Amino acid sequence: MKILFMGTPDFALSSLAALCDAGENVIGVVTQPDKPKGRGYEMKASPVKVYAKERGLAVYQPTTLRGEDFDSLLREIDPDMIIVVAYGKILPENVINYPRFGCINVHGSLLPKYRGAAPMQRAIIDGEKVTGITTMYMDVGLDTGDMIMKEEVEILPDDNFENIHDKLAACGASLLLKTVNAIRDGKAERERQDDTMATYAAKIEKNDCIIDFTKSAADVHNLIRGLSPIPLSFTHTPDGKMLKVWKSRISEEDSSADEGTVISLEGGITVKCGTGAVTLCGVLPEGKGRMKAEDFIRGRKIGLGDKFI
RNA sequence: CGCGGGGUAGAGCAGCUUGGUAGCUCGUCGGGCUCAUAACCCGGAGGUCAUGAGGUUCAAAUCCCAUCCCCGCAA
Repeated sequence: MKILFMGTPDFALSSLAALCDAGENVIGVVTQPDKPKGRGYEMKASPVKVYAKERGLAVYQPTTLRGEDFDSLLREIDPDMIIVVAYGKILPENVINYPRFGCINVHGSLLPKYRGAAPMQRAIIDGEKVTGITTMYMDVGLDTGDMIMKEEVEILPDDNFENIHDKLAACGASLLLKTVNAIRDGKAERERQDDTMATYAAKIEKNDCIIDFTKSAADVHNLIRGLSPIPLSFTHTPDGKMLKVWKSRISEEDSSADEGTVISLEGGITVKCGTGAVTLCGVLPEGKGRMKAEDFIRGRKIGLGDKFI
């Protein structure tokens, strides 16, 4: 069975590597074009491309999937199945309908919940205890296709985006292999999504990263861990500088101070929230690298009674 | 040439504008106090102030020049 793989970031890489290691016939890899990234705008290839090159796989980086070019490429390589994992582009109908065994997608949530671009982050931010992986047959909608397999992954109280991402990437890879096998054997199930239960996990915008200390300590902590280590949530110190936070915990302490006020500097920066308080344990000052909160305090950048804004 | 911050003791920082004995909060080592301690007191070690036999100067961490490295933002 000839498989065309489409994906871009690390999350997709896990699945691609699993397919290759399992000896599946990956005849090509489609990934996003190299883009100028990072400091100095240097061109950077996607993780999937780097791996595919090492592995000697054919790499395609079309700017668009619509139109003659990709259409003829599709006919030329003639895949029996297309597997899409975090590719970053919407597939047009003609592509979805091309392969005999369909277009399979690996999605980082238990559909129909958290359809969309940032399911893992949103699940953590919402304080979910469980998330998971769903494999599905793609259709023209956004993560609305018929589901094939699911597997749950627990979200522990202190898991952050990085942990969950890694767990789900591994889970996604193994579930993908099972799914592919089931399809090949003609044993794959096909379950419609209940649209009335659907929720949408929108892409994380900068506004989503602002810490709102009027919320409960749990909400603040969930936001911080859901966005750590990237892109990181942030607040502002009294001098107006941005302070990102990469690690926190819910504090036992409390106070009647205003929300956002520093009420303790023992073992971190403890900040009063709408309900309860949160201790910031790891921060990243503007223009600096990440550091422990204790070190930030030693540098005398924050004092008791200061208020984050 | 996208924008910006920075390289001073093991960590985080100050000092640089207005050149002239290298400082703060910790850590560390030794001693003391204490039933005891991450607390407190006393004492010590530890720095080529990124690099350049560079420039200016009587004198450079500080001003000028060049290079290397680290980081944040934005995409």
